[in-house]
Formats: sequence, structure tokens, C-alpha cells
Amino acid sequence: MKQRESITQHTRQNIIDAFWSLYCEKTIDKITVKEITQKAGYNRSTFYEYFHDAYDVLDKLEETLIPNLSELPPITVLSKDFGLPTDLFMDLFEHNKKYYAVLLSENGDPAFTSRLKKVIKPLLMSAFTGSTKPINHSLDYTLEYTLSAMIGILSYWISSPKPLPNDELYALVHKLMQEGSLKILQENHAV
Amino acid sequence: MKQRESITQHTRQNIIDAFWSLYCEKTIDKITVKEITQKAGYNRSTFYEYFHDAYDVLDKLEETLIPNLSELPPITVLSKDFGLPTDLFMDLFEHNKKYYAVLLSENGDPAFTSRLKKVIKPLLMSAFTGSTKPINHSLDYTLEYTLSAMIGILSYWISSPKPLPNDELYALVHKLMQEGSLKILQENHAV
DNA sequence: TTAAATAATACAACACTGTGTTGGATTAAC
DNA sequence: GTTAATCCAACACAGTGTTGTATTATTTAA
Repeated sequence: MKQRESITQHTRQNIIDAFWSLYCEKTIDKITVKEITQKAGYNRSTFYEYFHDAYDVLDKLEETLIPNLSELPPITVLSKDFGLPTDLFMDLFEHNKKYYAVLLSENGDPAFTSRLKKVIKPLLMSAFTGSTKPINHSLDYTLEYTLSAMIGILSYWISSPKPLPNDELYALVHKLMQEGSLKILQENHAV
Repeated sequence: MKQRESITQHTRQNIIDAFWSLYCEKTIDKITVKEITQKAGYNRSTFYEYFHDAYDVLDKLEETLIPNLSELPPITVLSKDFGLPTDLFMDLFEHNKKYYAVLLSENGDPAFTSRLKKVIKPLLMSAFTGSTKPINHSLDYTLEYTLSAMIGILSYWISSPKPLPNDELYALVHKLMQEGSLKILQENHAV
């Protein structure tokens, strides 16, 4: 049963890899099962032994890319700089850059952003209120604002051909969160 | 020639409407031309007289939803509150709520967000530097951060079943931009 | 002013591509 | 030798995009 398992895992991964190389080139609806299996070197019907359709492959792949709650240090980081754990986010994005850059691009999957928020938001919520459910609207909207901003700037960062050095980005994000974007925009205007 | 034109426009709009009612229910790849034309009351092949495929319908529809540069007052608003024209954004989102709420949702189109940014960013850029191209990275990243945040919070707002009153949202966004999200998060923490 | 010619709108039918399933062949594990 | 996994060939079906044609509105010319 040992060799069989490894074969299965291997085939599965081959299909995922073939899918991903196609997903980097075109949107998912243009990807056919035929193409995937051709690239991976299998019969088309073999695909259906492993996945339901192309969207199923994407779904399973995304699942591995969503940070595991139990892996993230829950409150420690929040108390450290009393805000969003910027360094953790940067690590997450940089580490999975290959996938994140595509999934969060204009050809990517809006559901992935949603999934990310859905995992992280309650985490932050509980850090601030002790409960995962929003106590007041202000906090809820503020988190949505900040999370969107964070995901937006980090997507931009990892997609950039010449990305900002890590420390500069870190400093900028912190300044943005501590002093507001307006102040920084005004400084730029003065220059 | 008058009646012919109006028939064309009418048919075209019928197809777009039928498409949209389907797009509200499911993702675009599950929408067939057959369904669209059935709902609109035409033969399937009539569709191809008007659009290339379902994506073409979406594309044309989105085009009408992207704010026209010439319609937006260019610098006046920026100088008013020396930042992002929050009220303009709120108007834009509220006015096109029916479409924006879907297009910016997890079942929507990431390309639409991209299109929005691509139109608005140079506008803001030129307001701050006089040129549409970024002079320094800091400004570029700051705009990306703020635009992402703005689009994020406004999407959340219009999708909410019981949305925050306009004036409260406006005040919150201004505070977020002027003082930074951290301060507001800290205030919430204290409560 | 009316009848014929033209151009638009809509559709039926066709060839093609991709989908998902079923039943069978091969090969490893027991 | 039996069982079960992996893979594949073939089938029925659904959706696509095109082509040729009928119908009807507009234009042209007698």
C-alpha cells in the first residue's frame, strides 16, 4: 500500500503543477482538462479520479495557501506593536509569492482574497475585543479597511518587478497605520 | 434607420440585462450563451450578432461602470480636503451599488478592481506630483495602500445588509486617513 | 406613390470541441 | 490467486461559433 500511496500523491501533484503552469498563463475558464492532462502526461479521464474539475484543483491548491490558524502566534504579535502583525503578513506573502502574485492579480481569484480575510479578520477581532464577532461597527469597518489596504499593498509589492526592500516597506506600512496615509501624501506633495 | 437602431439597442440591452441577472446568481464560467438568450427571449445565434461571448458582455458592461475621467473634477476635490476625494468615491459606489456590489464580491471580477485603480491612480498621482507617473516609491505604494483600503471598505459598505449611515462612514474614513488605523484600533481596544 | 432593391435583424441547422462517465486493462499489494 | 489501485479508450451529451436563409424595415427608382 506504500508505493500506491506515493504514486497517487505524485500523480496528484503532477496534475496540480500542470494546472498551475496553465493558470499562470490564462484565466481558469480557458483551461481545459485536456490541456492539463496533456501537460502532466496522463489520459484525460485520469484527471477525474483526482479532481472534479479545474475549479476543484484551484480550490484545493488555495486551501494549502491559506495560513493555518494554529500556526499563527495568536495575540503575542498583536501586543508587540499593538496593531496588525505586519511582519507576519510580509512573510506569508513573500513565502508564497509564486502563488499569491497570481491569485491576487487581475487574472486571479477574488474568492482567494475573501478567504484570506475570512481567516484573518476574526483573529484580529478577538485580539482586540476578546470575541471573534464584531462588537461595534467602527472596529469592523476599520479592520476591513486595514486588511484591504494590507493585502493591496503587499500584492503590489510582490508583483512589482523591482520591489521595495523589506525594511523600507515595513517602515512605510507602519507609518501608514500609525499616522494615516494623508500625512504621508502631504509630505510627498511638499517634495 | 431610426427604428432599426432602437431595435438594436433594445436587443443589446435585453441581452445585457439577462446576462446580469445570471451573473448575480453564479460565476461567469457557469453562464451559457443558451441561458442568456433563453432568458432574453432570443435565438442563441442572435447573441453572436451582438457579443463575442459572455466575457465580452461583462467587459462592455464594466466599461460603462468605470468613472469617466472627464466627468470627475480633477484637482478641486483633492485640494478641498487634501487627500482622496472620499465623497466622490462614496457617490460612485452608492450610485452603481447594484453592479459594484457583485463585481467587487468574491464571485466578482478581479479585473474590475484593477480597472478602477488604473483609472483613478494616475488621477491622484498627477494631483500630488503634477505627473501621472510615480516620482518616488513611497507615493506609489501609499496610493496603492489607500486606494485598496478605500475600495475595500466601500465594497464592504455597499454589500452590508445594514450599512453604516453615510455621514458615519465618511467620518470614519477621514479619521482613518488622517490619524491612521492604529489609533482607531487602540481606541476600540480601550473600550 | 408605389414597387423593387438593399440592408438590418433574427433564426435553424451544422460541424466541432470539451465534459463527465462507464467499463475494462494493467500492475502492485495482500 | 485474489483484491484493489491506477490508468485509459470509448461513449453520450452539452455548449460553442459559424453559415446560409427567412423576414421585415428602409431606401431607391420608376
